[in-house]
Amino acid sequence: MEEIDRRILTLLAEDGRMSFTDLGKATGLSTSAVHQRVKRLEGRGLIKSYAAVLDYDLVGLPLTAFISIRPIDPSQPDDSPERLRHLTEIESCWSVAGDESYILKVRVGSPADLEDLLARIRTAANVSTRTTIVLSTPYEGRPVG
Amino acid sequence: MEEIDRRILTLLAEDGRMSFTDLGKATGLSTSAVHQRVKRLEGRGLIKSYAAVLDYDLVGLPLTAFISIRPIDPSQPDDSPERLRHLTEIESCWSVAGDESYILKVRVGSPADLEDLLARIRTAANVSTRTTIVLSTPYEGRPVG
DNA sequence: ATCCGCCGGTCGATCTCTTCCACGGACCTG
DNA sequence: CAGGTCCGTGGAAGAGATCGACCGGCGGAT
Repeated sequence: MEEIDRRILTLLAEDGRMSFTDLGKATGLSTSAVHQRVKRLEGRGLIKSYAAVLDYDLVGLPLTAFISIRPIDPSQPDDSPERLRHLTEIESCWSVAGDESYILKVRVGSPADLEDLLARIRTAANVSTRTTIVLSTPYEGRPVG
Repeated sequence: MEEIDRRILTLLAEDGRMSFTDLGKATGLSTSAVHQRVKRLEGRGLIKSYAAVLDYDLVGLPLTAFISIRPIDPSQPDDSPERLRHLTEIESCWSVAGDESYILKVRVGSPADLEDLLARIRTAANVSTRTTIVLSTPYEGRPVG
């Protein structure tokens, strides 16, 4: 039961476009049964969405970096995520334990773009930054679960 | 031209299951034209795959962490990514500039699981580790581009 | 200038897949 | 046992994917 749902999640995490027919063959269920299960998983929120996975080198954003930020004035309310949300170069924002308060993951086209982005981050959120450049990506976004 | 391809990529990054019909309406092209373009984008590798986006809290892996690793013996060949590939808790592995050589992003169910995973990472790759716990995720995996 | 070939588009036919509905069995409960 | 719920199956209707035939613009070669 639960076992089948987990298998469906694994299959869809690897191929988000797999048809219900194929999911049925892979799980031993009828197309309709799989359809119901997937809709239920979507409704419960276990499946948040479906996305195409892009090659950012080929798309023209070959430079990835992690930017750790910490507030310059710790007495200010910490709403950095909202202050930074409009910067589309920021792919992800995690609140973390440790010396810094957030880690951002960004994709840009060039070092110059990164320099520009850093300036915008600092002014928008009033933070200091520490940047770690990604040299290569052995693997990324593998399905866990 | 190129403009339309970029728009298609943006749309599919947000909704990887959007139908060719809808993509056509959104771009002003016929279904077939969009179909051809998407197949070409897949063939060229700009679209690497499609994936379901899961809610890892609900899936039973509520604990996310970043683990920075550095080799204990710098004279050894550095094949950490391969040595760690079999650990399915590791979602991503980036080679980075800086004090550490790689950053890993991992998903586990509990602090005990994390402790166990750290031990396996250290022995598998002969590295020392520095772990940063994720407290919350304001946003993640937003489409850039 | 004309012809030719290529690229990228539309249109239409066909086949698959999605989606919905009716139905049936297992199980629990009063 | 009757009634309800949960999950499953099967089938029908419609929507979407896929493929081939055809067309027009554009650049290069004759």
